[in-house]
Parts: sequence; C-alpha cells; structure tokens
Amino acid sequence: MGNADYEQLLRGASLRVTRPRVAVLGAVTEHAHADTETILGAVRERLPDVSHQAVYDSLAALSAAGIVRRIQPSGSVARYETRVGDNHHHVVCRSCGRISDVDCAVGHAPCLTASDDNGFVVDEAEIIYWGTCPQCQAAQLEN
Amino acid sequence: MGNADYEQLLRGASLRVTRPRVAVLGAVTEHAHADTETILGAVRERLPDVSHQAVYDSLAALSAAGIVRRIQPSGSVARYETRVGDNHHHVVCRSCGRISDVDCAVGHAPCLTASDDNGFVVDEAEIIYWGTCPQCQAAQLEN
DNA sequence: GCCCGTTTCTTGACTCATTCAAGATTTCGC
DNA sequence: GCGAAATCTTGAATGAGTCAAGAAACGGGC
Repeated sequence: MGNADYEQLLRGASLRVTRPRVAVLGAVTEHAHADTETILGAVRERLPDVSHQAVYDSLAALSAAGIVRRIQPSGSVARYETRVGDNHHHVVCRSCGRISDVDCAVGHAPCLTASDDNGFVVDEAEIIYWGTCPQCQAAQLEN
Repeated sequence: MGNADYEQLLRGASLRVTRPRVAVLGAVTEHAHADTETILGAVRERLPDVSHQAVYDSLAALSAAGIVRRIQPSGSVARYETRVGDNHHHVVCRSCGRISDVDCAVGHAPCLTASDDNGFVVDEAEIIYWGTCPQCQAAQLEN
C-alpha cells in the first residue's frame, strides 16, 4: 500500500487527510499488533517531529472510524492492527506477550450469539486465546 | 461463605492464610467484577489498616493460584471475580463499562480449538462480548 | 488559487493504576 | 515456642495515557 491508498481510506471514512494520520496508518499496516511506542517510532521515521499526542489522536480517530482495531490483552499496553471486519482473533503468549492472528474456526461470527445476554445488545465478540508460543515452549524445554 | 471457607480455599492451594488474603477473597466474592479500588475499600471495612500493596499482592497470589480470575477489558482497569474454571464469559457495556456474566453457549470450551494456532499451545479461550447494557439502551432512547 | 471556520497538531503539565524497594512483621513446619 | 521464608507496611517511582491552550493545517466555498 502506498500513501495514496491510505489517503483513500481516510477520505472514504470522512476523515481529514493529515500527514500524521497517513503515517500512522502506514505504521500500523507495517507493524501488526504493535504498541503505541513502536508506532510512534515508526511514524517518526517518516515525520521526525510528530508529537506523541498526534499519534494518540490519530489512533483514536482511526479506531473510531473502524479503519484500525485496538486490542489490549490483560497486562499489555494498547496494540493496533489494520485487519478489521474479517472476524479473526488472537493468540497471546503468556510468557512473552507475542500475538498471532487466528482465523475464526467456525465460519462467520459463531460466538456472537451468547446463550443469555442479560438484555445486552451485543455487536461484537472478541476472542483471545491464551497459551505459549513456539519460541517460549523451546525455551522452557531447555531449562 | 464464611472466613473458614476462605481459609480452606487458601490452604487447599498451598497458600499461607493471612488476614489480608482472607479479606480480599471475601471482598472479591461479594463484589463480582469489582476493580482494585472497590476491593480495597471492601477489605478496609474489615481490616481498616491494610495497605494497598497487600491487596495487590493478595490478588496476584490468588490469581496465580487460580482461585480468582483477573479480567481487564480494553480501556478498563483490572477487575476480579471468583467464578473460575466454569468456562463462562463476559458482556461489557461500551458506554458504561458494566460487566455481566454469560454462560458458554456451546457446552464446554468450544472455542478452545483455533483453526490454525500458529504452533501455540493454547490453554484458555477468553471471550468478551461488546455491546450496550439495558440501562444505557434506555438512556440513549431518551435523548 | 485563496479565505475562513473547523479540525487537528504541538507543547507541556498532569493523572493515576500499578510496580518497586527496604525493612518490619507474620506465618507455619518443626 | 523458634527460626527461616513468605508476606505486609511504608513511601517513592514508573509510565501509559489524558487534559488543556494556543498554533497550524485541512478543505469547502468563492
């Protein structure tokens, strides 16, 4: 994706096209599951003088528009990704925090139907699988 | 549940029985989904002089032992509950943050099997349903 | 292409949940 | 009861994220 594509995305969501936003969108696309600090670093490779606030604001605007998704497993800082709306989920490593994508096993939005929703109107089901990543499994065997 | 039961639980998990831990366990049992501050307040009704650190330590010990579960939806502080090991999940209200329990629709641990786990060894599937609670639905209709 | 109202960005201070550290106290097997 | 190890108290520190005020940039309309 080039900057032109990012601009398209922004305009399509009725968002103003600003340099920080384009750079943030690029950074999130290139660094899936990156935390805010990583994104800030990546953005500053293109725009050395962006403020961290601009990055926070951009991420919030992009999330609200549904262009990026914010994920935050327990014990982790906020992370972002651009794969949205395809009903995929995440596996998180308990020991190193690594995150991987997992496509939904059962077709489309299977878990969206709770047995008893207590009167809540549910619009999204978020699934996080907890476990151990291959690297940490290997590391544990060595000890 | 009385204190004797809590002590049993602690001993059963090979944890030392201390007054802060018993009080914390009681507070979490009585206030499902409470955040740390609420728990601290509840604990201090019994033990006025506990330090916040003791509460943090107790919660960490109880979580590690599997007696309480820590949940932390995006944008929320850490919350705790004592219903563990029964494969139930949560609905979180996007506007007020209220949390309700949801029993798993499909029997036991259905979503535990990811289609492609990327080599991760998965031991738990955590599901969070996002939506709007009855109260907030009513409030929105009024506006 | 330029103007102007609105949105967004910069700067810098601030909040607050959580963690860290050192020393005092408590627990529990013996 | 005794002593080693775990736990608690006290108090300071960390750090992701937020708030606020003014400056700059965006883009619709001329």
